[in-house]
Amino acid sequence: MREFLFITKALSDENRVRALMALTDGELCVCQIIELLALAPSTVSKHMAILHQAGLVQTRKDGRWIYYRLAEEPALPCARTALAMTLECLGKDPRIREDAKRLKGIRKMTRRELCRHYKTC
Amino acid sequence: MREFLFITKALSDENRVRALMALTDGELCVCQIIELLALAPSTVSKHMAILHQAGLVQTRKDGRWIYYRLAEEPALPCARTALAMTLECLGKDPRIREDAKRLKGIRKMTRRELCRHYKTC
DNA sequence: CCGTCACTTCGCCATGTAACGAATTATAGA
DNA sequence: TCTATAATTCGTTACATGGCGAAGTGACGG
Repeated sequence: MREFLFITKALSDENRVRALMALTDGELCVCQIIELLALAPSTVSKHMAILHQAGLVQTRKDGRWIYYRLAEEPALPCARTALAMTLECLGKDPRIREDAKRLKGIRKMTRRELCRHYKTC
Repeated sequence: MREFLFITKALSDENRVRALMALTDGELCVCQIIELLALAPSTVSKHMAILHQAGLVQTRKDGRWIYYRLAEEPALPCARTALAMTLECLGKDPRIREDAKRLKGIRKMTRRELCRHYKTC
């Protein structure tokens, strides 16, 4: 029950769902997600921590950068089902499609460009 | 997205999830759910309205009594998936099992006994 | 080392939500 | 018609959550 509620709570915020869906095309570093969602770094960090706690995403550290990706072989069987449901329900969502489009541009930006960008805006 | 968030928000509260799972063995009237959850009628009513708005449950009116049941052939395709996920994740949950046990007794009580009971407690 | 930088944690504020009791609605029965 | 009752709606209160900026952490580059 506890794990189930972690997952449903994690999925009950639009920005977290957008961040999660953004990972379907591959891992992203925090600064890319910040750029996508246009939120403060601290806010995005908190959202990602909640997704991580729910077992929906995993992290990889590369120097100063932290990359998030969808949890493959999730620890909780429930997390796998929840991910599948989210994909199924939101694959065609206009907002998610728009994010996917913008992400193509964001992925082309260098990490340095990104981080400089969100600090000046 | 809107519909997806209605569903995940509806499933992100323990009492709502318990109420939903209680319906897997068949419809229940509000007073039976009140007895199960041991919450005020107004609170339970609100919870059931949220589940209804999410498309997870349907209602049937019989005189003064209103019965809730799981949504069969849910309007939203997403609701079907969410119900399946909930069933799968929580079928063996101790709390849900305990509720199912108590429900057997509650189903045997007459509606009059129930309503008298929750008003005096 | 020392500064810079990517990210997280902390502290705060505004808003949202779950809980209750009281008032309201609608139906059955006297 | 009038009362009792099953459920909902309304109003209020306490707590949870999302947002931000400031401070802290850890890693690279001078």
